[in-house]
Amino acid sequence: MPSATNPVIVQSDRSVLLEVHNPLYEEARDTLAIFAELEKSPEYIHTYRITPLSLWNAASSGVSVGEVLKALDQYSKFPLPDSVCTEIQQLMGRYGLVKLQRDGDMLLLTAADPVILLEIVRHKEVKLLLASAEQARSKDFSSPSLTQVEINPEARGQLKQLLMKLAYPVEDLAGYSQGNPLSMAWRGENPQGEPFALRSYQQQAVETFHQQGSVRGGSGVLVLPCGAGKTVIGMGVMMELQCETLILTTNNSAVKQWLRELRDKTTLEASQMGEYTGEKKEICPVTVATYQILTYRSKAEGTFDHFQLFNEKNWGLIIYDEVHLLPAPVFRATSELQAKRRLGLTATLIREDGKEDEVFTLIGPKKMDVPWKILESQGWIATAECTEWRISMSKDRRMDYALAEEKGKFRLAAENPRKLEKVSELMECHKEDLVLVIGQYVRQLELLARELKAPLITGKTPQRERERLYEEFRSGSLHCLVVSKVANFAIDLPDANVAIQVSGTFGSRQEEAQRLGRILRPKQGDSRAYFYSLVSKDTKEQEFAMHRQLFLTEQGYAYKIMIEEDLEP
DNA sequence: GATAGCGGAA
DNA sequence: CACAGTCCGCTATC
Repeated sequence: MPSATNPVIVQSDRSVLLEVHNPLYEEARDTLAIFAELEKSPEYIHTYRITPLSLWNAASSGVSVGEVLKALDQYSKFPLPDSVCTEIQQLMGRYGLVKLQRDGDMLLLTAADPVILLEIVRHKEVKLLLASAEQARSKDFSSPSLTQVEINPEARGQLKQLLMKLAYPVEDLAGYSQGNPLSMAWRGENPQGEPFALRSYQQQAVETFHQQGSVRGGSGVLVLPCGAGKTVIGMGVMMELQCETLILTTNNSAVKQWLRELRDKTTLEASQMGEYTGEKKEICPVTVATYQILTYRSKAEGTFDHFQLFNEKNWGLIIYDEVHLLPAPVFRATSELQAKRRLGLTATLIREDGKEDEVFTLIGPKKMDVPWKILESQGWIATAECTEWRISMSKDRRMDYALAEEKGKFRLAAENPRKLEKVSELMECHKEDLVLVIGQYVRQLELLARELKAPLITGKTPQRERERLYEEFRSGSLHCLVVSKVANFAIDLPDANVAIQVSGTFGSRQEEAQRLGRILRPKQGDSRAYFYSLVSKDTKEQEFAMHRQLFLTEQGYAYKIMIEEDLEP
């Protein structure tokens, strides 16, 4: 029931305001995260927005309209605006109004309400996707009782995309091809020879993906924090399906990592697993490839030479690792592969290019979203303390900043030399810890590394050198590493428990989450991690920093804001 | 036959 | 917004 002491205000434009300093804040935040997206998170009032996609995501993971309305009502100060209730009902009600089903070889688009089907089928672009042109011209389309039409099976993905645009998110129940069978099992892991055991949430993820037999389950996206063991979940799904599998990842070290894990944890033999990369072009019952090789175009022809990998074998499952990074050309391939089971894995289903709805459509609906704080409370990831330090700039720099062109301002603020003093200070506080200093501009990092007398790793650092430094860091003989954006990709970067971010990509929530993830693997004893973000006070960088933090704020991480005293007022 | 180094791409 | 990193495939080198 609405009450003045509640923390939430729901406005008629579908924005939702949440009071941070309210005793019910945390409860309300965790509830809102299920069906709304955090837009702004300044000190006192956070702004969420209820969007069609956020509602459909909730609907597809089984949340009902009633539950959403009840939650809003429960935390709201005032009675909900009627218009918002109506809109939520309307929008969520649209999920699954149309379904894709199979009848023998036929792919059918069905709707309980003939009027809806009529509206859809009359659409110019939809007409092109119908099974036959003849059908498209047929008078049946004005029939008041039409509840199904036959669709060209090839167009399954395209149709889903189109229907999403028309705000009819379709529920795809057309099922999947089984793929070639491949038998595999977990390998005995411990000395007692007991089989490898999934953690409870991992087991739950596998089951959720697989839910309700073969029709409803079988494709979708699982969202899990960094360090939650996504490869293990992928393997868990493979165990369920027992079929030939294609795994797509972002880079070569991830390819190696998958193969290593498969070797260690499953009974698959070496000859059954292979990599398809720039180095080797193996095609095996389980093949691990990079996205880049798929998007490679020959210079002369401009053709995608490696797309045929999708058809090389009768894959029963395709795993998209870090699915939020799925490149646009692979979208197209994926839209043609709707008959294959697809598993997307990611820590943040956020793309700064706004194409997350395409991931949602073409890979599958979000099946599960494990909140970071839940894993923290279960001890799978470390407790982190996040601090944003706002650093002033020198008088001269402030002058430069004021005079700089709009696009140069960000860099000027980011490279504020005064950040160095703060980094040194923080290092003093963390003498016993393993510290990563992470930044985006190599010049700035070179300067920092020199002053801190710490080694620097950038993209130019040879692989050998990197491994040597990683090893020293791991053994503890080295306690500070300065790293550039390599930290965003390198999965072999050792764990630390302190990260100091001195600059980052404009407003990337993804990157912020990744960087926090670097320090969340629990250590022995006191499992605390510290994340510091250094930004120049009263600059564009400060605004971007706020945007970067949104995803983690949504996950319940509270940034403590510290403001450095002005040295020259 | 392996591998290091380079340019272009997304 | 642009910077940085990565990958692929090619060529040179032993």
